[in-house]
Amino acid sequence: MTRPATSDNQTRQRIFRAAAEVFEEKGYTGARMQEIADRAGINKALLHYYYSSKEQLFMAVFHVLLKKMFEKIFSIFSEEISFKEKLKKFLEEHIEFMIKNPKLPIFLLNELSQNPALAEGLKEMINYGELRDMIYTRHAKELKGYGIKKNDMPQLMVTVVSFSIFPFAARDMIKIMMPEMGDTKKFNTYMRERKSFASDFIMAALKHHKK
Amino acid sequence: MTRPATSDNQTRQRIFRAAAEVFEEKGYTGARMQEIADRAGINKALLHYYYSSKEQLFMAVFHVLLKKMFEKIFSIFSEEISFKEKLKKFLEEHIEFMIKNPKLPIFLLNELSQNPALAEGLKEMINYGELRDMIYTRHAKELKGYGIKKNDMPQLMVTVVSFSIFPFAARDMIKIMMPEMGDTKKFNTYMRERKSFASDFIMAALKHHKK
DNA sequence: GTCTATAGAAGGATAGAC
DNA sequence: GTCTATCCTTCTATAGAC
Repeated sequence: MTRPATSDNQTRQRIFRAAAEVFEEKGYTGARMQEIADRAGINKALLHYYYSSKEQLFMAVFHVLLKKMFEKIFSIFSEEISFKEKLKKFLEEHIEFMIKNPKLPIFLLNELSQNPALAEGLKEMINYGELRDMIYTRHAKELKGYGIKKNDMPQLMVTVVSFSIFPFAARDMIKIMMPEMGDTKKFNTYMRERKSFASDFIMAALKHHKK
Repeated sequence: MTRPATSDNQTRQRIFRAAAEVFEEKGYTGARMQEIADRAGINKALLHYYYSSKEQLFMAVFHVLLKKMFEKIFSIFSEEISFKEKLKKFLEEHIEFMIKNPKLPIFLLNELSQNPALAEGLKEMINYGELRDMIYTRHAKELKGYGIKKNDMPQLMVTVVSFSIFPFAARDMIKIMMPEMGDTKKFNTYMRERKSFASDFIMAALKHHKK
Protein backbone atom coordinates (compact mmCIF):
# COMPACT_ATOMS: atom_id res chain seq x y z
CA MET A 1 0.00 0.00 0.00
CA THR A 2 3.01 2.24 0.52
CA ARG A 3 3.15 2.92 -3.19
CA PRO A 4 1.84 1.09 -6.24
CA ALA A 5 3.96 -1.71 -7.62
CA THR A 6 6.32 -0.25 -10.12
CA SER A 7 7.69 -2.66 -12.62
CA ASP A 8 11.28 -2.02 -11.64
CA ASN A 9 12.97 -4.96 -10.10
CA GLN A 10 13.16 -3.97 -6.49
CA THR A 11 10.13 -5.89 -5.46
CA ARG A 12 12.20 -8.23 -3.36
CA GLN A 13 13.55 -5.31 -1.39
CA ARG A 14 10.14 -3.77 -0.93
CA ILE A 15 8.84 -7.06 0.37
CA PHE A 16 11.73 -7.37 2.75
CA ARG A 17 11.22 -3.92 4.15
CA ALA A 18 7.49 -4.37 4.51
CA ALA A 19 8.05 -7.70 6.22
CA ALA A 20 10.58 -6.19 8.61
CA GLU A 21 8.05 -3.55 9.59
CA VAL A 22 5.18 -5.92 10.12
CA PHE A 23 7.18 -8.56 11.97
CA GLU A 24 8.71 -5.94 14.23
CA GLU A 25 5.30 -4.56 15.07
CA LYS A 26 3.28 -7.73 15.38
CA GLY A 27 5.78 -10.50 15.98
CA TYR A 28 5.88 -13.77 14.06
CA THR A 29 2.57 -15.16 15.21
CA GLY A 30 0.78 -11.83 14.95
CA ALA A 31 2.06 -10.93 11.49
CA ARG A 32 -0.12 -11.57 8.45
CA MET A 33 1.18 -12.31 4.98
CA GLN A 34 -1.69 -10.24 3.63
CA GLU A 35 -0.53 -7.17 5.52
CA ILE A 36 3.02 -7.61 4.33
CA ALA A 37 1.81 -7.89 0.76
CA ASP A 38 -0.34 -4.78 1.20
CA ARG A 39 2.50 -2.71 2.60
CA ALA A 40 4.77 -3.86 -0.19
CA GLY A 41 2.10 -2.88 -2.70
CA ILE A 42 1.73 -6.38 -4.15
CA ASN A 43 -0.45 -9.42 -3.55
CA LYS A 44 0.07 -12.60 -1.60
CA ALA A 45 0.82 -14.74 -4.62
CA LEU A 46 3.75 -12.59 -5.56
CA LEU A 47 4.92 -12.62 -2.01
CA HIS A 48 5.14 -16.39 -2.15
CA TYR A 49 6.91 -16.14 -5.47
CA TYR A 50 9.80 -14.38 -3.72
CA TYR A 51 9.65 -16.08 -0.35
CA SER A 52 8.20 -19.55 -0.35
CA SER A 53 6.82 -19.44 3.16
CA LYS A 54 6.10 -17.15 6.06
CA GLU A 55 8.73 -18.88 8.10
CA GLN A 56 11.40 -18.40 5.46
CA LEU A 57 10.58 -14.73 5.14
CA PHE A 58 10.64 -14.34 8.90
CA MET A 59 14.02 -16.03 9.19
CA ALA A 60 15.51 -13.71 6.60
CA VAL A 61 14.17 -10.67 8.42
CA PHE A 62 14.97 -11.88 11.90
CA HIS A 63 18.60 -12.62 11.18
CA VAL A 64 19.20 -9.27 9.58
CA LEU A 65 17.64 -7.46 12.53
CA LEU A 66 19.45 -9.55 15.12
CA LYS A 67 22.70 -8.93 13.33
CA LYS A 68 21.98 -5.22 13.12
CA MET A 69 21.55 -5.06 16.88
CA PHE A 70 24.61 -7.10 17.72
CA GLU A 71 26.87 -5.42 15.23
CA LYS A 72 26.03 -2.06 16.69
CA ILE A 73 26.99 -3.24 20.15
CA PHE A 74 30.05 -5.17 19.01
CA SER A 75 31.48 -2.51 16.77
CA ILE A 76 31.74 -0.13 19.68
CA PHE A 77 32.92 -2.59 22.29
CA SER A 78 35.63 -3.95 20.06
CA GLU A 79 37.37 -0.63 19.52
CA GLU A 80 40.81 -0.13 20.97
CA ILE A 81 40.01 2.58 23.45
CA SER A 82 39.85 2.74 27.23
CA PHE A 83 36.85 1.40 29.10
CA LYS A 84 35.85 4.87 30.11
CA GLU A 85 35.86 6.16 26.56
CA LYS A 86 34.14 3.04 25.34
CA LEU A 87 31.40 3.47 27.86
CA LYS A 88 30.76 7.03 26.83
CA LYS A 89 30.80 6.23 23.16
CA PHE A 90 28.57 3.22 23.59
CA LEU A 91 25.88 5.15 25.41
CA GLU A 92 26.05 8.01 22.96
CA GLU A 93 25.80 5.91 19.83
CA HIS A 94 23.66 3.07 21.04
CA ILE A 95 20.95 5.30 22.45
CA GLU A 96 20.79 7.15 19.13
CA PHE A 97 20.56 3.80 17.39
CA MET A 98 17.72 2.75 19.68
CA ILE A 99 15.86 5.99 19.08
CA LYS A 100 15.90 5.10 15.40
CA ASN A 101 14.87 1.48 16.12
CA PRO A 102 12.71 1.65 19.22
CA LYS A 103 10.78 -1.54 18.57
CA LEU A 104 13.85 -3.66 17.99
CA PRO A 105 14.58 -4.81 21.55
CA ILE A 106 11.17 -6.17 22.51
CA PHE A 107 10.84 -7.78 19.14
CA LEU A 108 14.17 -9.56 19.33
CA LEU A 109 13.84 -10.54 22.97
CA ASN A 110 10.33 -11.80 22.55
CA GLU A 111 10.95 -13.87 19.43
CA LEU A 112 14.12 -15.27 20.91
CA SER A 113 12.33 -16.30 24.07
CA GLN A 114 9.59 -18.02 22.15
CA ASN A 115 11.96 -19.84 19.87
CA PRO A 116 15.45 -20.27 21.29
CA ALA A 117 16.53 -22.03 18.10
CA LEU A 118 16.62 -18.59 16.51
CA ALA A 119 19.86 -17.95 18.33
CA GLU A 120 21.65 -20.56 16.23
CA GLY A 121 22.29 -18.31 13.27
CA LEU A 122 24.01 -15.83 15.51
CA LYS A 123 26.36 -18.18 17.27
CA GLU A 124 28.34 -18.61 14.06
CA MET A 125 28.67 -14.86 13.83
CA ILE A 126 30.21 -14.50 17.23
CA ASN A 127 33.88 -14.87 17.82
CA TYR A 128 33.84 -16.01 21.41
CA GLY A 129 37.55 -15.58 21.81
CA GLU A 130 37.33 -11.94 20.89
CA LEU A 131 34.23 -11.51 23.00
CA ARG A 132 35.90 -12.88 26.10
CA ASP A 133 38.86 -10.68 25.36
CA MET A 134 36.62 -7.64 25.16
CA ILE A 135 34.68 -8.54 28.27
CA TYR A 136 37.23 -10.12 30.56
CA THR A 137 40.74 -9.33 29.46
CA ARG A 138 41.25 -6.06 27.69
CA HIS A 139 40.05 -3.78 30.46
CA ALA A 140 41.08 -5.97 33.35
CA LYS A 141 43.79 -3.63 34.52
CA GLU A 142 41.81 -0.42 34.20
CA LEU A 143 38.83 -1.97 35.96
CA LYS A 144 40.92 -3.54 38.67
CA GLY A 145 41.83 0.00 39.57
CA TYR A 146 38.13 0.48 40.25
CA GLY A 147 37.90 -2.65 42.37
CA ILE A 148 36.10 -4.63 39.67
CA LYS A 149 37.28 -8.22 39.66
CA LYS A 150 37.15 -10.50 36.64
CA ASN A 151 34.26 -12.16 38.38
CA ASP A 152 32.18 -9.00 38.33
CA MET A 153 32.52 -8.43 34.62
CA PRO A 154 29.31 -10.17 33.52
CA GLN A 155 27.42 -8.07 36.07
CA LEU A 156 29.01 -4.90 34.80
CA MET A 157 28.45 -5.68 31.12
CA VAL A 158 24.78 -6.51 31.56
CA THR A 159 24.41 -3.34 33.57
CA VAL A 160 25.98 -1.14 30.92
CA VAL A 161 23.87 -2.57 28.14
CA SER A 162 20.71 -2.36 30.21
CA PHE A 163 21.08 1.39 30.53
CA SER A 164 20.33 1.90 26.87
CA ILE A 165 18.18 -1.12 26.03
CA PHE A 166 15.86 -1.48 29.00
CA PRO A 167 13.99 1.82 28.74
CA PHE A 168 13.05 1.00 25.15
CA ALA A 169 11.97 -2.52 25.99
CA ALA A 170 9.96 -1.19 28.93
CA ARG A 171 8.69 1.81 27.02
CA ASP A 172 5.01 1.14 27.64
CA MET A 173 5.49 0.40 31.33
CA ILE A 174 7.27 3.71 31.68
CA LYS A 175 4.38 5.34 29.88
CA ILE A 176 2.01 4.01 32.52
CA MET A 177 4.05 4.99 35.51
CA MET A 178 5.32 8.31 34.22
CA PRO A 179 2.69 9.80 31.93
CA GLU A 180 4.77 12.96 31.66
CA MET A 181 6.93 11.27 29.07
CA GLY A 182 4.16 9.57 27.19
CA ASP A 183 4.85 11.18 23.86
CA THR A 184 7.79 10.15 21.74
CA LYS A 185 9.44 13.52 21.66
CA LYS A 186 9.68 13.81 25.43
CA PHE A 187 10.74 10.23 25.76
CA ASN A 188 13.56 10.75 23.27
CA THR A 189 14.70 13.81 25.16
CA TYR A 190 14.68 11.73 28.32
CA MET A 191 16.81 9.11 26.59
CA ARG A 192 19.27 11.67 25.29
CA GLU A 193 19.68 13.00 28.81
CA ARG A 194 20.24 9.42 29.84
CA LYS A 195 23.49 9.30 27.86
CA SER A 196 25.35 11.47 30.31
CA PHE A 197 23.34 10.36 33.33
CA ALA A 198 24.33 6.76 32.68
CA SER A 199 27.92 7.56 31.91
CA ASP A 200 28.32 9.66 35.06
CA PHE A 201 26.42 7.16 37.14
CA ILE A 202 28.52 4.20 36.08
CA MET A 203 31.83 6.01 36.39
CA ALA A 204 30.82 7.26 39.82
CA ALA A 205 29.93 3.74 40.88
CA LEU A 206 33.26 2.44 39.64
CA LYS A 207 35.32 5.12 41.33
CA HIS A 208 33.57 4.47 44.61
CA HIS A 209 33.22 0.73 44.29
CA LYS A 210 34.41 -1.14 47.33
CA LYS A 211 37.78 -2.77 46.65
CA MET B 1 -3.36 -32.97 29.97
CA THR B 2 -1.91 -32.12 33.37
CA ARG B 3 -4.43 -34.39 35.03
CA PRO B 4 -7.78 -35.79 33.96
CA ALA B 5 -10.84 -33.66 34.58
CA THR B 6 -12.11 -34.46 38.03
CA SER B 7 -15.72 -33.63 38.64
CA ASP B 8 -14.93 -31.29 41.51
CA ASN B 9 -15.82 -27.73 40.78
CA GLN B 10 -12.46 -26.13 40.33
CA THR B 11 -12.51 -26.28 36.60
CA ARG B 12 -12.56 -22.55 36.29
CA GLN B 13 -9.36 -22.31 38.30
CA ARG B 14 -7.67 -25.02 36.31
CA ILE B 15 -8.56 -23.22 33.11
CA PHE B 16 -7.23 -19.97 34.45
CA ARG B 17 -3.93 -21.49 35.47
CA ALA B 18 -3.52 -23.32 32.19
CA ALA B 19 -4.32 -20.14 30.30
CA ALA B 20 -1.82 -18.15 32.33
CA GLU B 21 0.87 -20.67 31.47
CA VAL B 22 0.13 -20.79 27.78
CA PHE B 23 -0.31 -17.05 27.34
CA GLU B 24 2.89 -16.37 29.22
CA GLU B 25 4.80 -18.79 27.03
CA LYS B 26 3.28 -18.05 23.65
CA GLY B 27 1.75 -14.61 23.93
CA TYR B 28 -1.78 -13.74 22.87
CA THR B 29 -1.38 -14.36 19.17
CA GLY B 30 0.70 -17.49 19.63
CA ALA B 31 -1.56 -19.11 22.22
CA ARG B 32 -4.07 -21.74 21.13
CA MET B 33 -7.37 -22.42 22.84
CA GLN B 34 -6.81 -26.10 22.13
CA GLU B 35 -3.57 -26.08 24.09
CA ILE B 36 -5.16 -24.30 27.00
CA ALA B 37 -7.96 -26.85 27.04
CA ASP B 38 -5.43 -29.68 26.88
CA ARG B 39 -3.39 -28.36 29.77
CA ALA B 40 -6.52 -27.85 31.81
CA GLY B 41 -7.55 -31.42 31.02
CA ILE B 42 -10.80 -30.45 29.32
CA ASN B 43 -11.99 -29.69 25.78
CA LYS B 44 -12.53 -26.51 23.84
CA ALA B 45 -16.31 -26.49 24.26
CA LEU B 46 -16.02 -26.45 28.02
CA LEU B 47 -13.40 -23.76 27.79
CA HIS B 48 -15.89 -21.57 25.96
CA TYR B 49 -18.51 -22.44 28.55
CA TYR B 50 -16.39 -20.74 31.22
CA TYR B 51 -14.82 -17.99 29.12
CA SER B 52 -16.81 -16.91 26.14
CA SER B 53 -13.86 -15.89 24.00
CA LYS B 54 -10.10 -16.05 23.75
CA GLU B 55 -9.90 -12.34 24.24
CA GLN B 56 -11.95 -12.40 27.41
CA LEU B 57 -9.82 -15.18 28.85
CA PHE B 58 -6.68 -13.31 27.91
CA MET B 59 -7.87 -10.12 29.55
CA ALA B 60 -8.60 -11.93 32.78
CA VAL B 61 -5.15 -13.49 32.80
CA PHE B 62 -3.30 -10.40 31.67
CA HIS B 63 -4.72 -8.13 34.31
CA VAL B 64 -3.94 -10.55 37.09
CA LEU B 65 -0.35 -10.91 35.90
CA LEU B 66 0.16 -7.20 35.36
CA LYS B 67 -1.21 -6.52 38.82
CA LYS B 68 1.03 -9.18 40.30
CA MET B 69 4.09 -7.48 38.85
CA PHE B 70 3.12 -3.96 39.85
CA GLU B 71 1.98 -4.88 43.32
CA LYS B 72 5.29 -6.49 44.02
CA ILE B 73 7.15 -3.35 43.01
CA PHE B 74 4.73 -0.98 44.70
CA SER B 75 4.49 -2.80 47.97
CA ILE B 76 8.20 -2.40 48.51
CA PHE B 77 8.55 1.14 47.26
CA SER B 78 5.66 2.39 49.33
CA GLU B 79 7.14 1.28 52.64
CA GLU B 80 8.18 3.95 55.11
CA ILE B 81 11.89 3.27 55.16
CA SER B 82 14.94 5.10 53.90
CA PHE B 83 15.89 5.01 50.24
CA LYS B 84 18.94 2.98 51.01
CA GLU B 85 16.98 0.33 52.88
CA LYS B 86 14.29 0.36 50.25
CA LEU B 87 16.82 -0.21 47.53
CA LYS B 88 18.31 -3.18 49.30
CA LYS B 89 14.97 -4.70 50.09
CA PHE B 90 13.67 -4.14 46.60
CA LEU B 91 16.57 -5.91 44.96
CA GLU B 92 16.43 -8.75 47.44
CA GLU B 93 12.73 -9.42 47.11
CA HIS B 94 12.15 -8.49 43.53
CA ILE B 95 14.92 -10.68 42.18
CA GLU B 96 13.52 -13.62 44.13
CA PHE B 97 10.12 -12.82 42.70
CA MET B 98 11.55 -12.74 39.18
CA ILE B 99 13.30 -16.06 39.69
CA LYS B 100 9.88 -17.51 40.42
CA ASN B 101 8.30 -15.73 37.43
CA PRO B 102 11.05 -15.48 34.85
CA LYS B 103 8.78 -15.22 31.83
CA LEU B 104 6.67 -12.44 33.26
CA PRO B 105 8.63 -9.40 32.06
CA ILE B 106 8.91 -10.21 28.35
CA PHE B 107 5.32 -11.34 28.31
CA LEU B 108 4.00 -8.15 29.88
CA LEU B 109 6.25 -5.84 27.92
CA ASN B 110 5.52 -7.51 24.64
CA GLU B 111 1.75 -7.64 25.01
CA LEU B 112 1.67 -4.09 26.24
CA SER B 113 3.68 -2.90 23.27
CA GLN B 114 1.43 -4.67 20.82
CA ASN B 115 -1.74 -3.42 22.44
CA PRO B 116 -1.28 -0.23 24.45
CA ALA B 117 -4.98 -0.29 25.38
CA LEU B 118 -4.07 -3.06 27.81
CA ALA B 119 -2.62 -0.42 30.09
CA GLU B 120 -6.05 1.05 30.74
CA GLY B 121 -7.04 -1.43 33.41
CA LEU B 122 -3.95 -0.57 35.35
CA LYS B 123 -4.28 3.16 35.35
CA GLU B 124 -7.26 2.92 37.68
CA MET B 125 -5.18 0.86 40.05
CA ILE B 126 -2.46 3.45 40.32
CA ASN B 127 -2.65 6.27 42.78
CA TYR B 128 -0.55 8.83 40.96
CA GLY B 129 -0.40 11.10 43.96
CA GLU B 130 1.18 8.39 46.04
CA LEU B 131 3.42 7.37 43.18
CA ARG B 132 4.79 10.87 42.73
CA ASP B 133 5.26 11.07 46.46
CA MET B 134 7.24 7.83 46.42
CA ILE B 135 9.30 8.85 43.45
CA TYR B 136 9.81 12.56 43.82
CA THR B 137 9.06 13.71 47.32
CA ARG B 138 9.64 11.21 50.05
CA HIS B 139 13.35 10.70 49.47
CA ALA B 140 14.11 14.14 48.11
CA LYS B 141 16.17 15.14 51.14
CA GLU B 142 18.14 11.93 51.42
CA LEU B 143 18.87 11.90 47.71
CA LYS B 144 19.76 15.55 47.60
CA GLY B 145 22.58 14.60 49.93
CA TYR B 146 23.80 12.39 47.11
CA GLY B 147 23.54 15.17 44.55
CA ILE B 148 20.42 13.71 42.94
CA LYS B 149 18.05 16.46 41.94
CA LYS B 150 14.31 16.03 41.57
CA ASN B 151 14.96 16.13 37.87
CA ASP B 152 17.11 13.02 37.98
CA MET B 153 14.53 10.90 39.75
CA PRO B 154 12.97 9.29 36.68
CA GLN B 155 16.46 8.31 35.52
CA LEU B 156 17.27 6.81 38.89
CA MET B 157 13.99 4.91 39.22
CA VAL B 158 14.22 3.34 35.79
CA THR B 159 17.80 2.40 36.56
CA VAL B 160 16.93 0.69 39.83
CA VAL B 161 14.12 -1.32 38.33
CA SER B 162 16.20 -2.30 35.32
CA PHE B 163 18.74 -4.00 37.54
CA SER B 164 16.30 -6.74 38.41
CA ILE B 165 14.01 -6.83 35.39
CA PHE B 166 16.34 -6.44 32.43
CA PRO B 167 18.39 -9.61 32.85
CA PHE B 168 15.21 -11.69 32.83
CA ALA B 169 13.80 -9.91 29.83
CA ALA B 170 17.12 -10.31 28.04
CA ARG B 171 17.63 -13.83 29.29
CA ASP B 172 18.10 -15.39 25.87
CA MET B 173 20.47 -12.70 24.65
CA ILE B 174 22.59 -13.27 27.71
CA LYS B 175 22.51 -16.97 26.93
CA ILE B 176 24.01 -16.24 23.52
CA MET B 177 26.72 -13.92 24.68
CA MET B 178 27.63 -15.71 27.88
CA PRO B 179 27.09 -19.43 27.39
CA GLU B 180 28.63 -20.06 30.79
CA MET B 181 25.31 -19.17 32.37
CA GLY B 182 23.12 -20.93 29.91
CA ASP B 183 21.46 -23.23 32.38
CA THR B 184 18.85 -21.97 34.80
CA LYS B 185 20.71 -22.90 37.92
CA LYS B 186 23.78 -20.87 37.05
CA PHE B 187 21.69 -18.00 35.83
CA ASN B 188 19.76 -17.90 39.10
CA THR B 189 23.01 -17.90 41.03
CA TYR B 190 24.16 -15.02 38.88
CA MET B 191 20.95 -13.16 39.68
CA ARG B 192 21.27 -13.78 43.40
CA GLU B 193 24.78 -12.37 43.29
CA ARG B 194 23.30 -9.43 41.46
CA LYS B 195 21.32 -8.43 44.55
CA SER B 196 24.37 -7.17 46.38
CA PHE B 197 26.23 -6.15 43.24
CA ALA B 198 23.37 -3.84 42.26
CA SER B 199 22.88 -2.49 45.74
CA ASP B 200 26.58 -1.72 46.16
CA PHE B 201 26.85 -0.35 42.66
CA ILE B 202 23.96 2.05 43.03
CA MET B 203 24.97 3.24 46.48
CA ALA B 204 28.52 3.78 45.27
CA ALA B 205 27.25 5.79 42.33
CA LEU B 206 25.11 7.93 44.61
CA LYS B 207 27.86 8.60 47.10
CA HIS B 208 30.17 9.68 44.34
CA HIS B 209 27.64 11.40 42.12
CA LYS B 210 28.77 14.87 41.06
CA LYS B 211 26.84 17.52 42.92
C1' DG C 1 7.01 -11.19 -12.73
C1' DT C 2 2.57 -10.29 -11.57
C1' DC C 3 -2.23 -11.16 -11.11
C1' DT C 4 -7.02 -13.61 -9.93
C1' DA C 5 -9.03 -17.32 -8.00
C1' DT C 6 -9.12 -21.02 -4.95
C1' DA C 7 -7.50 -24.91 -2.39
C1' DG C 8 -6.57 -26.62 2.15
C1' DA C 9 -5.46 -26.29 6.94
C1' DA C 10 -6.00 -24.29 11.38
C1' DG C 11 -8.25 -22.13 14.84
C1' DG C 12 -12.15 -19.85 17.40
C1' DA C 13 -16.71 -20.56 18.46
C1' DT C 14 -21.44 -22.92 18.78
C1' DA C 15 -25.28 -26.61 18.65
C1' DG C 16 -27.09 -30.12 20.91
C1' DA C 17 -26.85 -34.64 23.38
C1' DC C 18 -26.02 -36.51 27.91
C1' DG D 1 -21.06 -29.18 33.65
C1' DT D 2 -19.06 -31.75 30.25
C1' DC D 3 -18.70 -33.99 25.89
C1' DT D 4 -18.80 -34.90 20.48
C1' DA D 5 -19.47 -33.04 16.26
C1' DT D 6 -19.43 -29.31 13.26
C1' DC D 7 -19.69 -24.58 11.54
C1' DC D 8 -17.38 -20.59 9.80
C1' DT D 9 -13.80 -17.44 9.41
C1' DT D 10 -9.08 -16.53 8.81
C1' DC D 11 -4.81 -17.48 7.05
C1' DT D 12 -1.03 -19.78 4.45
C1' DA D 13 -0.05 -21.53 0.21
C1' DT D 14 -0.68 -22.99 -4.77
C1' DA D 15 -2.68 -23.36 -9.64
C1' DG D 16 -2.89 -21.29 -13.68
C1' DA D 17 -3.78 -17.23 -16.85
C1' DC D 18 -1.46 -13.17 -18.76
